[in-house]
Order: sequence, then C-alpha cells, then structure tokens
Amino acid sequence: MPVSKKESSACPIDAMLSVIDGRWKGTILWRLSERPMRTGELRRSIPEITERMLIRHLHELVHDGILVRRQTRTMPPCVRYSISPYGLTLVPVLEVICGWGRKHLQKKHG
Amino acid sequence: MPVSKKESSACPIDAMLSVIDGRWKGTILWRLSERPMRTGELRRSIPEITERMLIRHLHELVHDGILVRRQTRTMPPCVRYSISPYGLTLVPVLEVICGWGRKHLQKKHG
DNA sequence: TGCGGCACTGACAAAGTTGTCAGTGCCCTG
DNA sequence: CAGGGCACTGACAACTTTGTCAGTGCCGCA
Repeated sequence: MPVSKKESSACPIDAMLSVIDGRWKGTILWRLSERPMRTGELRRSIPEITERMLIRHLHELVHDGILVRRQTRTMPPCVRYSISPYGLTLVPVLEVICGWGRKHLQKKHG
Repeated sequence: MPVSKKESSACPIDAMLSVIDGRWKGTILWRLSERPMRTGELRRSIPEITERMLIRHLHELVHDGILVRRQTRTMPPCVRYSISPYGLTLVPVLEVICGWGRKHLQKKHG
C-alpha cells in the first residue's frame, strides 16, 4: 500500500526520504506549513495534482504521523489537514534541503 | 535518461531530492563519504545492488557534479569515484536527514 | 586455451508509481 | 429535479524505475 518503495529500510536516510517520497509530498507539506487547509482547497492550490494522488499522499502522511486530519461536520464532510507537532520537527529538515536545492538550481541555470 | 522523475522541477526541494533520488544513491554517497572507492569495490560493499544500477547511479551523480570519476590506468581499467568539493556541501544536508531519520525509526519501533 | 576480473552497455522484462475514469452518499443552489 | 461540490474509493491503463541477462575488449593466472 505504500507509495514509496523505501518503506521498510533500516537506513535512516531512506527512512526519512520515505516520508517525503512521493511525487507531490514536498509540495503538500510546503503548502500546509503555511496554514492548515481543506482537501479541495489544497487540490486547487496544486493545479497538476490529481485528487486520487492527493488523497493517497495525505493519508500516508497522516499514517506517518506528519499530518493531522480533522473532520469537523459530518454531512457534507469538511476535512482539514494540518501539520502535527511531530511533523513540525520535519520542517527545519525541509528548510535545509530547500536551501541546498536553491543553490543547486542556481548552479545549473546561472 | 534520468533515473529520477523530478529532474526538471523548479521547486528547490524537488531539485535537491532529484540528486538523492534513486534506489541506492543514499547508500552510495554514504559509502563514498568515508573514502573514495573503485567501482567493483563499491559494488561488493552493497550486496543487493546490481552492477547496472550502480553504474547508472554513479554516472548520474557525476553528471550532477556530486562525484568525481578518475581513471588512473587504461588497461585493465581502474576507475575511482570520490565525492567532489561540491558534493561535500551535500554531506551536512545528508547528516540532517539522517538525524531525523534515526529519530523516526526509533519512534516507529520503540 | 580457458577462466575470471575490470568497467561498462544494450535489449528486454518485472516491479513500482502515477494517472484516468467511473462511482459512492449526502447536501445546496438554481 | 438537474447539476455541482464534498472527501473518498476501486478497477484499470500508462508511465517510470529496477532488475535480468548477455555481451564488449583487454589483461593475468593456470
């Protein structure tokens, strides 16, 4: 059921990457690090993503403890995703990754 | 020809991950961060890897400027890979990733 | 002469990941 | 009442990444 292949590795690098791995997970976390969002809202903010992949990724991130899913009403459903306290420990890591990535892009294009 | 799909993204996170992405790249960098190695030596140190994937990954890492390939003699070929100065800037990032990954593994199994 | 090692390549098949599309039950708007 | 949105699911196809296997030219060992 996992989207990422590295799920069961004992290597800490792979363990971390398995949480991030998935075509859209980086983008999703980036969006949610600004503020909590509803499913459809998030989908519209990432134009190329498909609903199916968005939901798969969201559920995996919830399963990994990175996101929290909160359902406020029952009908019509209103689901809101936010970064969990545990997920917040990931944000600085993402920032380090992002910092290096920025320099790497500069190196390639300039 | 790229192993990773995220090659052409403008997102810095994806740009960084595209360098790391590939079933064995983390392990390869881990080995080479200790010391330079020859192709066959590296292959034997990662038992499950296939020769083809090892070489594909190595060549991509060279292409991305992370590794340096040095060919000392001509016949029989003796090729040695080492982390480039640019690649060294990646090592602290890997350490941050590894640190979080270690905690994540503990959380899952303890 | 036969065998294995060296670093590497190509054709092809098997996995794995993502996308497409139809459908769920309920509500609200026109 | 038709049509759309809500969050989500399942079957299936398309695409991407890995693995399998055979083969390259040269050397050294027996």
